[in-house]
Amino acid sequence: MAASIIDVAKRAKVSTATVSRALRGLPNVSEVTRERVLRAAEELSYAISPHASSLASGRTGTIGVVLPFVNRWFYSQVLSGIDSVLRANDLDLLLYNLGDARVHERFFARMPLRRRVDALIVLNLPLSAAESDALVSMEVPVAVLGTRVPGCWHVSIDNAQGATTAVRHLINLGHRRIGMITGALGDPRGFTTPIVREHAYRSVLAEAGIPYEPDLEAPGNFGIEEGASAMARLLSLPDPPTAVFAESDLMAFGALRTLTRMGLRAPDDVSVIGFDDHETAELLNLTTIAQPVTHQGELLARQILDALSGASEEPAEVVVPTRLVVRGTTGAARVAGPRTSRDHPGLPDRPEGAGHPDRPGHPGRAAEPPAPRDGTAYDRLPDQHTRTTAR
Amino acid sequence: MAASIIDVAKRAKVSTATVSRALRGLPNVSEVTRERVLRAAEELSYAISPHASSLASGRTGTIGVVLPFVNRWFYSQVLSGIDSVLRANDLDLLLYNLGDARVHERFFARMPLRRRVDALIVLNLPLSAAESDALVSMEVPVAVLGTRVPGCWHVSIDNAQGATTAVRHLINLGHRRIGMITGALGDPRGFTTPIVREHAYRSVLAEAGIPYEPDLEAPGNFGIEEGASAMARLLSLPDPPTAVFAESDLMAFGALRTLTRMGLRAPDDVSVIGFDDHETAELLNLTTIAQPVTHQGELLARQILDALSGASEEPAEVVVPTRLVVRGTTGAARVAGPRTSRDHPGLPDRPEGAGHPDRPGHPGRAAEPPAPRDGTAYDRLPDQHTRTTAR
DNA sequence: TTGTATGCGTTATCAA
DNA sequence: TTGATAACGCATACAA
Repeated sequence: MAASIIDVAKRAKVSTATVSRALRGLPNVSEVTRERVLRAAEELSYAISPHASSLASGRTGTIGVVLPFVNRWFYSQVLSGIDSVLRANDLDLLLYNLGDARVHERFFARMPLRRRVDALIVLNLPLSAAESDALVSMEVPVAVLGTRVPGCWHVSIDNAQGATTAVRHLINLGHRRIGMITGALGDPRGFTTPIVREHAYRSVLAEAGIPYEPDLEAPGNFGIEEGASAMARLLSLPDPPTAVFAESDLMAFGALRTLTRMGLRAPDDVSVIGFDDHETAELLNLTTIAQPVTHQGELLARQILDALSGASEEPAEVVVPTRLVVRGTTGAARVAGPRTSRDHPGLPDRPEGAGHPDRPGHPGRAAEPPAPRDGTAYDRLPDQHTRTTAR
Repeated sequence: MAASIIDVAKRAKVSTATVSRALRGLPNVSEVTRERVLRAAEELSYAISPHASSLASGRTGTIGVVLPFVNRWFYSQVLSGIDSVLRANDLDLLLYNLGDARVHERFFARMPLRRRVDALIVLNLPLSAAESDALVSMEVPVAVLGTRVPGCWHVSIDNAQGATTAVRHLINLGHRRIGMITGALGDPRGFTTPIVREHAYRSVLAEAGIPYEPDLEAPGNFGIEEGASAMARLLSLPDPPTAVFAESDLMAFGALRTLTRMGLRAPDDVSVIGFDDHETAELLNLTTIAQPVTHQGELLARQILDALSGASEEPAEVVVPTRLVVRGTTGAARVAGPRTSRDHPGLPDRPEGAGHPDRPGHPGRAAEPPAPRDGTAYDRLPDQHTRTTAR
């Protein structure tokens, strides 16, 4: 049997209360006593029982992370960011993968994390109103990535800006028939990201005087395979698009695969732009909208730390900027009648004229490979792009 | 304040003991009583306190997963496999990322998972002997991926076979100068995977009468960037290799990037074969040694379930097969004197003549893209490749 | 600065 | 089948 706090107390010839205080580094313990306790604990190789501790104190020292996938690049990256911050603060990470619909359902039916975690981090999960309420009713701080939930802390990118930049980039290259491979639009629950991006897509088209065509939107559900099918669908249209905006790199990868399989090439036949800047996007030379993924995880964890320490009363929300990364899969539209890319010179790729000009593109085949990107680029973006709004 | 078991007992007019039994579905409770208790719990929206429960029962209902990276494809994939079977058995997953050296050290100094988990799953972690001992001394079942640890359950691939197959594939294509981009060889601790693979590499070379050259081995540490540097180093040799075996797809990706940046192409200038069959390997047309990644996670979790249920007394070990997937980055060696690929016709790609012939390769540029692979292929491999050895 | 005593919410043992 | 009650191992208010 493992040694308990009583054994340590006996050996150090003090009370269990003193042992508890000494071991946790509380102030009101004399140095000699603390030393004695520490040594006794060491000699007995005493390990605290987290459960007894939690039961007595009410704190669990663990944070729940709820997400729809562990095995996708985006989520594992965010998870890594969360982990680094939590670990540095001696908090444990309880992982809850709700990918399976039945698991999702059961989770909200039984709330297994209730009383089990000090706080919750929820990643990009489509939640019904009732489900959001259930989370809030756990009475612990909740930080949500992607979706805005009343009463919860919040981190996200500016999806409207990112999507706008992507579509404008294509328009500036002279494209007029622009398809979009969307995420799960059909989901009636509150995962707003795809909706916001799709709305931006339509707005930019309208802004450029391009009529909207429902057929040019193909759902892809964020996966490689689904992206591939979506591209196949777009290419089978009577008048297929000359450029496609996929709202995730994974779907863009699938789209590129379809192109290859059909003997087509990007950007010669179809331009493709993704979203995320996945770790292999550079290898595939994919033009994309980059977002700071790990950083968002860190921010979420920091929000939780703030909430737990009582540093800030009200839940805050942070919006981090995206960035256009021009690589080799987008290029000038081929001749398509009298219009050229010069017809829309007035549209900047970014919504606002920020102080970080987009890097020059490599239309068509880039003569030289793109230079390696500086991983710290985000940090140097002007402040107005990282706005923190207390609510 | 949340309702406790006492509240439920009062409302159902029974003792707390009966509530406990009824809620856990134990047999010795009459149906009417159980109904009454269930309803009372429902009405109070009672949620059990996991900590109190653990404290009283000694079981925690959670499994610790210790790994060196969460954000790499391989580990997130394994994690996904673990999660699926754990979740199906109502076990929680406590994630411990020991990527940082300081975190690793602290972990073994303080053993924070002691008394906190019912079992442990350790993924591909370089462990010193003392560290392995520390894990075993936690007195809970431990399942280890990759490294064999006495007293622990064990899942791995046949690394010797996989590496042998890779190198033979290159030799069969006529290559004689074959480089290897290795993982962390310098690590003095017990992560044997890279060592086994490197040994296989040398053996196959010897077997083919090719002299060993230390310079042809470049360490890459399993990452894209390191793989890129390693390839650069190999190419800067006075007599660079015509083919390279990277022991992870990520390193192979980096190698391909270096080739592209230097204006070279695979397989025209250098053949490249990877290891893992990463999700984007197909997109990059990378020839590789596939291993069933998620499946290994599932196996680890099942071993833990077995151990916990007492189904099998002794720790078992499972070895799962690898599979050569020929794509477009490996091709016939260019003329190199009098030798041709026919000089070594007798070497099968696989060590043993199993019943699953390798698919035909596409030397040089494949005219048509490779057909999609069937994800279930592993299951159809002959049994002798999945051997379970009780120890 | 230290000790005493109580509570935390269950499970499990024993008796009824 | 059910109930009373003693662990489980620690934190903390209060007293000294």
